[in-house]
Amino acid sequence: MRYSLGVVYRDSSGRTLADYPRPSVAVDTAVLTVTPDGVLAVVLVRSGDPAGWRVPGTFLHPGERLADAVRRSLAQKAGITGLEPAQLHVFDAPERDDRGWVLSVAHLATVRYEELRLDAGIARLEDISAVGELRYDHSAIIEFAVAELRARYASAPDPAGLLPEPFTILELRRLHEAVAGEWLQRDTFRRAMLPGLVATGELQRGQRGKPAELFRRT
Amino acid sequence: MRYSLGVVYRDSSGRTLADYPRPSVAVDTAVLTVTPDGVLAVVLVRSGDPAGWRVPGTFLHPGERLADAVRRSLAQKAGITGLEPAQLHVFDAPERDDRGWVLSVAHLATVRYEELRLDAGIARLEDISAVGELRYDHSAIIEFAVAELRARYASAPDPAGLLPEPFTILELRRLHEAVAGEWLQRDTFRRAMLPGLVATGELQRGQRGKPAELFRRT
DNA sequence: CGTCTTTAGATCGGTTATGCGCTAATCGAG
DNA sequence: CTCGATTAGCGCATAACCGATCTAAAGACG
Repeated sequence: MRYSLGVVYRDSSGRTLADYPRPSVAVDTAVLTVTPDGVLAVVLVRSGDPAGWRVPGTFLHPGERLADAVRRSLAQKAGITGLEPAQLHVFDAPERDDRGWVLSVAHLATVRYEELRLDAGIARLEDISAVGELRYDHSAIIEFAVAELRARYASAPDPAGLLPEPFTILELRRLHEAVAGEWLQRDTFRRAMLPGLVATGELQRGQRGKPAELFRRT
Repeated sequence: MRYSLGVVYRDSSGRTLADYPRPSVAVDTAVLTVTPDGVLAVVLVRSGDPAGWRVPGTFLHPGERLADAVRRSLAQKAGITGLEPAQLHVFDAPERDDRGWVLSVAHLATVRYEELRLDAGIARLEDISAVGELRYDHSAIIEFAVAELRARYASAPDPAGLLPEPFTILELRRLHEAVAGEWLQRDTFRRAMLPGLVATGELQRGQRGKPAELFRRT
């Protein structure tokens, strides 16, 4: 940190930045995953002060990057590490948080279901289509996150890496259907995804029907 | 404003929000327009302290919405009103601003060339492809803004309303070419835009060639 | 006043994309 | 072991799309 190393910055009124009121800045993250039964779900944590559920979040610490604040909050509250959160939107309504003037930078993070380590007492997984109204703007955050994830999954095979490699095109399609929340045409999907896949040459055995080829993402 | 009306919020350490350091929050806006000669251009204003050029911005005032801060800064520095700014990204590198810990929320705003009232001494219009390196993250802000505007113009006719209605499809295509920065196929463009247009039944006269029908956006 | 140039808008033929169906390949049950 | 169920992957017919061409309608010019 090298704030005010030499001259302190003063504006046209001769005041420094510290003379102006500043908002608290929080990060709130919709952590999305797809469950083994093919449901797009979001991580909710128990909200302290007014009892209820919310998406995990924290206040930004001095000198901290937003993405690092997201990682810190998720490591603490949901035992998740190694994420690459993406910014979605800044919620800025002055009255949105009754604790004071708080801006919230909404984020999206994705995690494999198998890597989730949720403490059942303080966190749970909720089906995206069953989330009720949450406090603050947390319902809106989830909507932003789902829209962003769906946009990413529309044209590329599993961009978030939710599926362990190698996988069959059927497994990939089941995942994309869970994300999209709707049935996807078999051939159209195959043709759209093939350019982004590399065949391993291996076949999946032990399933019913003709063995499917195994692929990796390019 | 109703901060700390009754009970002051305290966290698990018994501290209030005010006990934690908070960042300054700024808004910076890439104001884009298309000049009469068909060039996509951005508004730059003179930077005070370290002399140079930057995109207009300001610090967020207490209780103010981000969009209102954008409007305030643009009304002051470029005489522009009636905008609907869109959030792009939060720039959060702790060292990005040597005046202190400053987060910047980048915005995009669009304005008709005829409505611009730039004070030549402090503001100028710069061709998007001729913008050099700017201080802070302002080059990145412009890149975000151009990408966002191009995405919006890819599928809908003049979503930002840069063209006065009614207009011909040729005028619309010239505008879209300026935004996209590349030549657009005549028939493909016409077919892509027609669903978003309504014919007025009027024809444009006084030009060479077969008179073109005049359209409005739906 | 007639011809040339310019531009709009419709039409047409070829290409690409889409969805259905067929066949191959495997598992499981009788 | 055989037959039926299931699933992968390819082929084919159709539909949608795209770009070039053609015609119409106006101004420019001699």
